Amino acid sequence: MLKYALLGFLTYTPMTGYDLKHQFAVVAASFWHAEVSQIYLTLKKLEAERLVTSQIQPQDDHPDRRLYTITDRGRHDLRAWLSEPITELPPIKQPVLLKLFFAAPMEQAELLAQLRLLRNLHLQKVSYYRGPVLAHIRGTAQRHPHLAKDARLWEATRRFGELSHEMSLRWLDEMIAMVEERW
Amino acid sequence: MLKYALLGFLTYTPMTGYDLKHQFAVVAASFWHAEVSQIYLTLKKLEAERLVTSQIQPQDDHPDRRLYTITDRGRHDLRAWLSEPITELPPIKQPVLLKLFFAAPMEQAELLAQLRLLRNLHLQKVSYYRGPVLAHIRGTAQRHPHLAKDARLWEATRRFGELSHEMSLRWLDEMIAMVEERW
DNA sequence: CATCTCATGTAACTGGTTACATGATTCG
DNA sequence: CGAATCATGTAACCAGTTACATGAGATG
Repeated sequence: MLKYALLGFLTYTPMTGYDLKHQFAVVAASFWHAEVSQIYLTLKKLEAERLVTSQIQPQDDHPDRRLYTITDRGRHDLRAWLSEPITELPPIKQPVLLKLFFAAPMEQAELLAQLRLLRNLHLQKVSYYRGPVLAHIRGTAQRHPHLAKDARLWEATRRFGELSHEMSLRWLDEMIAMVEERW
Repeated sequence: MLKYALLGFLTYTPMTGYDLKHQFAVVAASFWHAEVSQIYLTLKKLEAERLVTSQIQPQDDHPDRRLYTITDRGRHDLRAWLSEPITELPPIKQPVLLKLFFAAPMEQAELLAQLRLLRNLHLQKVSYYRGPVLAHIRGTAQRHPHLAKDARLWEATRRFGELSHEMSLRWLDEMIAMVEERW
């Protein structure tokens, strides 16, 4: 799947692996995550599949950059993937829920401390999505008016992040209340 | 992590790999997923680590069963893991959002069809959590009163499933409205 | 008669993580 | 002067998936 994330970003403009890393850190964190090593490896595979091409750009004061450009085949591949509808939801893997499910042997105070810590993490995320992420999307949209449609889609993914952390917050409030009241 | 899910279930009662598979299909689907092959492989590793032991039970009319029992070391290991607080949220990987983020080249009708299909999937999940899952938890709790505390925790994970699919539903409604109105 | 359930497992592969390596430049 | 940034990569490892194999008994 990382494959399509990389192809997707390369439709905007040619980029290096390093640039793509930043895309993941800044814009894509709300829906995907990738380690740098994996990005470089996958770019190599994409080039072998002829979905991207690359040229080395020598630089004087910095290491050389390898700039990747999406090919027509790459665009076609991405487009085909977009057309495939998702017919079943991916299986859930939630470490938090796994822990909570088997938390019976824990002490009340210990569990409450963990739930409150978690609550804090989600709270931070909510303000992150409402603050810097929103600002970044609006800023980019204003600077590049031709990306107006894209910007609405970015906003859609941002909104998901906001809503989902809000939901976790509500859920944790319920859980904390439950554990406080009866354990 | 599958490790701890297996250890967790084995604290209730000794089970076979096959039994554990059912636990995942019925109870654990709201927070974890595992293929059978992976369950057998992991059980073997757990035995090598002495966190579980196994005995073969010969059966006349069915294949022999290998019954796994958690050891004290296993309980201890699980307990230690429960005590480790989660200090950062796991990175998100949402194929749906990945697609949506790059959906600009899609046609309105195509995208709307996919969003509506998705909406339906979430709707089904919501009624699944409100119906059979809830019934199963209440049933088990009534039949085994000593698991009352556990049952409250199971209900907590069920509630998360319900809330998170409801959230997705709300989000999709917003998205569908947005795409219908302006594309 | 076909399919499902019971029951356990191996082999090949894929996707991703962690750790490591290099080395100049810029910033506080 | 240390840390961060720029920039790319390899090697070892780990978790998990897919496909395959076996074979009897029960169910429709």
